[in-house]
Amino acid sequence: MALAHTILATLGDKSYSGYDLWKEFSQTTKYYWQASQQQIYRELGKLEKKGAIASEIIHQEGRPDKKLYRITEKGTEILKTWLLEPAEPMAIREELLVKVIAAKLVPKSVILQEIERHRQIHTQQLSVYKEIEQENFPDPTELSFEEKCCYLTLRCGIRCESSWITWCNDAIALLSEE
Amino acid sequence: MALAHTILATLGDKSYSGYDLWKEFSQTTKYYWQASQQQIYRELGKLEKKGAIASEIIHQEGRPDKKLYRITEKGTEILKTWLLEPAEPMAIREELLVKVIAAKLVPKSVILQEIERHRQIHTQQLSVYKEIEQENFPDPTELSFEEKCCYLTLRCGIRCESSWITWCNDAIALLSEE
DNA sequence: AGCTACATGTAACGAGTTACATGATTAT
DNA sequence: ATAATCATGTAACTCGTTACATGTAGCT
Repeated sequence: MALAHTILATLGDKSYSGYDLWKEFSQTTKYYWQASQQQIYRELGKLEKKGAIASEIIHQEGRPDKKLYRITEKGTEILKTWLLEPAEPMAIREELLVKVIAAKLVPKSVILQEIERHRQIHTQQLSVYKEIEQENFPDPTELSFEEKCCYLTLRCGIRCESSWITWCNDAIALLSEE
Repeated sequence: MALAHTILATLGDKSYSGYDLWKEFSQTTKYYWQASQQQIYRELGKLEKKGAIASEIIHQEGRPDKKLYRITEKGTEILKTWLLEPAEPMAIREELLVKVIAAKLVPKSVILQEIERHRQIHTQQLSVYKEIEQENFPDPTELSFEEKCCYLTLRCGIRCESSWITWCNDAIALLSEE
């Protein structure tokens, strides 16, 4: 149910169209909650139906009309109630590890190259995050409470990528032996 | 599609009933691929229908009959083909971070307590993993290729939990300031 | 008498993915 | 010309969760 809550949290700051939300999710929100354009549109429909958000059609010149969504009081209440409930750590489902478990069926080089590919992907992502960190959060102690919260989600992304890079390095070293 | 492949990989070593597979998933496989009993039974049905696995009914005394599944040649081919395809890193969807983003709506103590709860959960899980590591993998360099692969999934679990604990500590420190 | 383990499923629903569908404007 | 961006959706399908359904054996 957390996609609905992620959208409500995002709409707490300002109004978004479905398209704007999707861009926001593609850039920033994906560090902690990935969603496709189709999922976002569907969820917006459901949220509007139950009165958690309201929309207004904005006519634009030279561009298609857009539906601007804002959170309602009811939506804010739904979000607050959810915040008070405990959340469990999310389920882990990592394809690369399934491949590692089945690795003996293919030549060793296949799995080593796949791990190397992942190492590169995570290294690339880490450098993107570190750039964002330097640009937007040069001094974490100077941040407001809200900014600190935002910074923490980025820090989680950084930790996660760093952890993967270390694992890939260890894995390549261990499997390359002998 | 990776649940099917995880089941095929597990059946590569020996035969399992649906119930046995579920126990295996609950104990070991959950480090890298979480699945419920219902999902496993459904997937077994699908895999048998397409000929990737075959079953045999075992009559037992004093216990219900069970269906023992084994992987077929076709199933092994499906698994090999999948191993040769590249896999992308999995999507991140972490409720705790959504709560952090929306934290300003509730008293600060709510989010601090929630992070503390997660810190405890991850600390507990880490100690379970470390015990398994000491018991089953005291000397990683002495392991066979297959055992190394198995060990690497455990290492990933250990890294992941450690990384979360560090993040929780940092988050509590940063949000407690002032 | 009640709980846990063994053993297999069906049904309904919610969430995530992929493909299809439309159409204008702006940049190369 | 054609690709990218803006903008919103429907439809079909697969995957994940929750509830329901049934029944035996062994332990406390």
